[in-house]
Amino acid sequence: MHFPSLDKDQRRILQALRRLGSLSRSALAIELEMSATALTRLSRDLLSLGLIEEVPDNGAQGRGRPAVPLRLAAGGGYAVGATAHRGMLDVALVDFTGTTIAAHHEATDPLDPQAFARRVRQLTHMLVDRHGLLGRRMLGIGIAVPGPSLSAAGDRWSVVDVLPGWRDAPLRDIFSIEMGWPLWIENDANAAAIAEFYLGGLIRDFSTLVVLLLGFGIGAGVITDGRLVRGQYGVAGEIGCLFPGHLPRPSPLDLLATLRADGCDLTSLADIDFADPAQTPTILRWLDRAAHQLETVCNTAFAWLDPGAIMLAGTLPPIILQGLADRLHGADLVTTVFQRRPPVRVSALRGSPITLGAALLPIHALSVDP
Amino acid sequence: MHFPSLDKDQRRILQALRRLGSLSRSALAIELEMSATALTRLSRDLLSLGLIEEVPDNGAQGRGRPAVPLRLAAGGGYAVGATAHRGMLDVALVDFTGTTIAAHHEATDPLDPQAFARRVRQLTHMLVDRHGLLGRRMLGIGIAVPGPSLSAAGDRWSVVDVLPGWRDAPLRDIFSIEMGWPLWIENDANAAAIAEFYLGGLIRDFSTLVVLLLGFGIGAGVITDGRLVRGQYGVAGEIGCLFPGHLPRPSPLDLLATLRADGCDLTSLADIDFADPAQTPTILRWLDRAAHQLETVCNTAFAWLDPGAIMLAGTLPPIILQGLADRLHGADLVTTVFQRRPPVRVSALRGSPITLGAALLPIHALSVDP
DNA sequence: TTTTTAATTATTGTTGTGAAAATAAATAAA
DNA sequence: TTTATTTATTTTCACAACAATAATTAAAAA
Repeated sequence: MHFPSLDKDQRRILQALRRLGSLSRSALAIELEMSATALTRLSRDLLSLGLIEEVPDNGAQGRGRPAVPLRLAAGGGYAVGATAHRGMLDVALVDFTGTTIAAHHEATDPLDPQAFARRVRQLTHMLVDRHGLLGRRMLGIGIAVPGPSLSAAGDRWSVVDVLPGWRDAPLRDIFSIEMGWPLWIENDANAAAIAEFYLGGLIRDFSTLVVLLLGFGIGAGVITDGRLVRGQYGVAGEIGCLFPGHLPRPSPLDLLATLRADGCDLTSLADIDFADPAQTPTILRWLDRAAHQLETVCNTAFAWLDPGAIMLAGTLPPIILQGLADRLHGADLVTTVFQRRPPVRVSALRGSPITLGAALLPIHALSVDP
Repeated sequence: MHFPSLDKDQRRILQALRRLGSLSRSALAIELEMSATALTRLSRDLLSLGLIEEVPDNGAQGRGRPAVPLRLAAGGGYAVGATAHRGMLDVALVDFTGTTIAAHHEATDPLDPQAFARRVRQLTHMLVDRHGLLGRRMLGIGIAVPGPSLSAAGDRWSVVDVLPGWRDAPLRDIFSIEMGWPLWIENDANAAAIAEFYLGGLIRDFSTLVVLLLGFGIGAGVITDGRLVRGQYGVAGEIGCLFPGHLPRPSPLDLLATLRADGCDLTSLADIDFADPAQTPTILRWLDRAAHQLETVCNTAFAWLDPGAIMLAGTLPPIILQGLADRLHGADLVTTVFQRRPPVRVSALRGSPITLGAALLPIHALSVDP
């Protein structure tokens, strides 16, 4: 059932293409310091697996036989990502290049893990059918859960308790039984980090990055040297605990609560609107306070991890995330001692980075050695 | 000149022996999920390289042919570590198991990198001669420098400016010219982390750890999944910047300054004596303040990295480090939410963890894939 | 002696490798 | 238009590394 595991050199080719877009065989051979012979053979295998393809028409390039660039093949397979929130369910399909094939969002009653898995399977079949993927290779499914794992192995998760029947449940077993596909379970912030790394273009410039996810609470995903950092017990990046318990944390729910306290009558996060004159002053005040709180988080991230970038992601409207980033740019972050602008940016992904990252987990696993 | 690079499976055997002490071939085959055939061949190669050896006499174990445990061979080679401080020079030799063969400490005038390298070469030759290592395999030299690297490649280092002519100098080139051996340059806190990992026994239980080095300033070394974390630009773990510039940092020099301000007439760190009644009250006060400052550091380390342990190391007397650890145990650290005692411990290494860690760098490089 | 467990050796087949030669497809020059 | 040149890619080939299986040897206890 599992995809035939790839050679180290084959992984290197795939990662080079993911990083650099498209390269000819000879350019790849130079880039990866391999012989042209080896590259021909490896690329032939990857071609016959359908994971890469030749770029059809490319103009003249000078003397000599023209190089045929290779690139990742969208037809190399598809992967599924799913996320459970309270009252919502997200499923996304991506192809082997990481491009979104389909995204589905629906409101549901709270689901226990079994019911969630069944619904995800249904939706997957529906989306596979609708997009004509039936003959294609299914690379696996990634599921992002809010909350840290209870073990380094990732069998059980300390899911936030808005999801009934999830906390401490043997999620791996439950999901495996319900869906026969290769399965990855990951923390939502880690999934978001994977999405930013591969889809946000960070893989081109950086090998180390931090994603701050302002979601239900506030969490972080960390990638160093192209690998997810999970920590000894799987709780690396659980930065919520850095905020004193008696003070509000700078999360979307906190903004909602702040707006309500100021008399705005909002029912959900979707009602937050920076352009609404009734909300603007409160939001501006909240931005100042939240940015100040995030300053410490960013500073400790820079000090401990030295990330190439810190990405802000989450369910807030982009303009509000940008407001946070702008304020952090103006703040006195420790990275400025190295004459670099604090590399704090806002996620530019279309679609939920959590669900997209979940869908990328099978692809990530194909590309990184264990 | 370079040691023939080892196979991935050979590295796995070495790491298993480093972690578990000694194991028979069949136990290793089970542990590493390899065939007995493969293990015979690989262990034969490692035996003939002299990197492992059979444990000579071990009592009866039951029916059947008795298993012959294998262990790392002290004779597998030796490695050199060196550190430069202001006015001091440390050199250590370790064998392939990591055991210290020799340690040398001397006071010197401030040395520029060339002079340092020359002196280290002299001392190495002297120690090699004195300990009869001439025929043995020289695995390489590791040099620990105070201060972060200026590049991920580690060619230039932003060495603290008490060392004349070091900052921004092309250290790799200078050292390579002066000493023809395989060379590793590393930040001092990272070197200390390597020493604690391999010699402090942490490798047995943990794959992720943090070492807080209270030295000239305060720095940290981070290991996740058995690899050093260097960050995008090589400055991961530079936690000095987490302390506001106008307040003292909890470093040995700060303790010295505090004692002097209280009227104790000390000339150097060596004069600090907890048992001295004139110093005790000041030291106790300093411990309370320093532990309080370190609380934040530990909390952010737990949140970002989830280390299995935080080790305190540095030039302070062990009793003072233990005082810090005791206070941190009592503090409200974020790790307690997981019902674990905060795993903050004091380094138990004999000898400078920095210099020992430097000497272990060539051995570490042999064991971890690039 | 038989049994048991550990370790090794043959044997065989697979796989990956680089070097060199061959081939392909274009441009530059005659 | 033809030929030479250049660059990219592929093929051929001889060979080393390696794994799996089965058979063999080793050293002890029963």
